[in-house]
Amino acid sequence: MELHVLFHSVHQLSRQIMKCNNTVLQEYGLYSAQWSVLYVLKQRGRLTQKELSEYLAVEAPPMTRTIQRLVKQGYVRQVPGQDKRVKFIELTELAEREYPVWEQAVLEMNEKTIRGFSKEHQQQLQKLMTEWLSAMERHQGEEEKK
Amino acid sequence: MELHVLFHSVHQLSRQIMKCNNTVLQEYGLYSAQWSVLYVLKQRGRLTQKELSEYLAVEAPPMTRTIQRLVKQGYVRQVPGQDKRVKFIELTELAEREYPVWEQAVLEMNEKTIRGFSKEHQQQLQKLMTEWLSAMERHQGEEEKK
DNA sequence: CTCCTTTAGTTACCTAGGTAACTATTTTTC
DNA sequence: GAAAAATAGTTACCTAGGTAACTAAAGGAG
Repeated sequence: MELHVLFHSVHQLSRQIMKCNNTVLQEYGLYSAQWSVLYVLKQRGRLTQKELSEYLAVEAPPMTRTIQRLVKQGYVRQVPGQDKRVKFIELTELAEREYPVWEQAVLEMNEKTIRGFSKEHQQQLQKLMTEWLSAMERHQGEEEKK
Repeated sequence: MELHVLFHSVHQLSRQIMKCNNTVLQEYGLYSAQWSVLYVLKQRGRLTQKELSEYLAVEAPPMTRTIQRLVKQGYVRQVPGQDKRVKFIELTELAEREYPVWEQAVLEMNEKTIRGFSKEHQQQLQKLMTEWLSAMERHQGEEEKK
């Protein structure tokens, strides 16, 4: 089993997916990282930046940048919390209004991205990746204990 | 089936793998993109930049940058071809000498990265990803025909 | 032979994500 | 209660990869 090949396939798949997403999102002046934030906020409602970056498994600095750009575009608001360190992030009315259009476009693109790859195989793939990811996490946890 | 989740898993896996690779490579002043070039050159021998970027499925500009850095570090040489547009890339003696050490370190890290994820599942995963990638490629080909 | 098109590589500029070092607020500890 | 440690977020700087626009060399069509 050539691990190089396996790693390369994962990497390439990741880039292809992001590329597809970006081509559809650019029509609306958005990029994939921004979309993922908007998507999470729509599902979960108002979250702190910490919660957002944990949920999306991204470090704090990139999250700060993505949010700042969304603020500049008027799609997101930073609300200071009682604890003056935290900032709650929420969608603006503008974003709520535009969201359905974005979602529609993204869903269509997702359809294209996955076309020719059966539902059954999608599920198998999902299961395998989840398993691998949790194995890695388990591992990192053990490393940190030392 | 939530495609968002599937895409997110691929993306996260890709980042985790690169992170692992970088932590081991940084001891030798290398980064994952550079390593992948060195690896291909070791396997295939002298290649043009075009061939390299096609093989690694990366656009020409990032490849130019990665190679320029490797040249600066003295690990790679650009040899002009008969066709004066092309540049052949080959490992230097220095790189050939260091290669086994790098390889050893990378192999150990790969071991760690995959630990807890069975050989059988690795194969299943590889098969599924290859299938998906080729479905995407098939698609893109059709799009371009239009 | 000349002009047009294609091709290999580079440059400039963009997003995505990472680490290290920092500020400003809690929380903990003594 | 004051000093120390932890936490949320930001800033600066790095790699990885993408597109668009460019240069220079090769090929083709007339």
